[in-house]
Amino acid sequence: MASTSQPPTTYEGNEGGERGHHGDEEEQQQGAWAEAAGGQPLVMPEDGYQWKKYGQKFIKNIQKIRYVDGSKRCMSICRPANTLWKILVLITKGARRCGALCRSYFRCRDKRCGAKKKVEWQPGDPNLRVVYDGAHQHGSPSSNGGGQDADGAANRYDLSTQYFGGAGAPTPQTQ
DNA sequence: AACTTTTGACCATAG
DNA sequence: CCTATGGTCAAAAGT
Repeated sequence: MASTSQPPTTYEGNEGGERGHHGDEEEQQQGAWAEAAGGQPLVMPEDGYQWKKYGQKFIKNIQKIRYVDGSKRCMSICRPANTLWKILVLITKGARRCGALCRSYFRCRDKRCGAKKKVEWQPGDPNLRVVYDGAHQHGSPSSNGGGQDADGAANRYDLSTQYFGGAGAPTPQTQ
């Protein structure tokens, strides 16, 4: 496990950038999610550091998808690695929408830095749950006037795009 | 051409 | 022992 003596920090930040500990966790607000999806796309809360996405996973609500030995498996759907599942309702890319819970894995751009970040968001939560693992070793982020980074193309992770896939398909969930 | 991002597949661990 | 989930790496595509 993490050799660092630093426990994982869980932050709940809004797309706006305001960081505050509210304490809401099991709150399912479809209205809020719909708003964020139809109005404001979910974006990664800038922490001032640069992160590189190295993985993504969809969890929960995956029971709707089944696997067929021989079919294509995507990590976005499930993880039938060694297990041969049966795909009855495999929507390839569309399956992504099946996942009610999405988890993205980010790693610090600096290899020297062992800082990792995990972003998890739910369909009923407009805010993202960011879990920080480890700590940075390069001092200050872009907030400093020394090594500021003009990251224009970087940090453009469209969480909403991943969840919706851009297919524009409606959310088949009445819950 | 380079870098970044995205998706797929594999591995490891836990229950 | 088998199954499921979590996590990571690699390759490909896009900009």
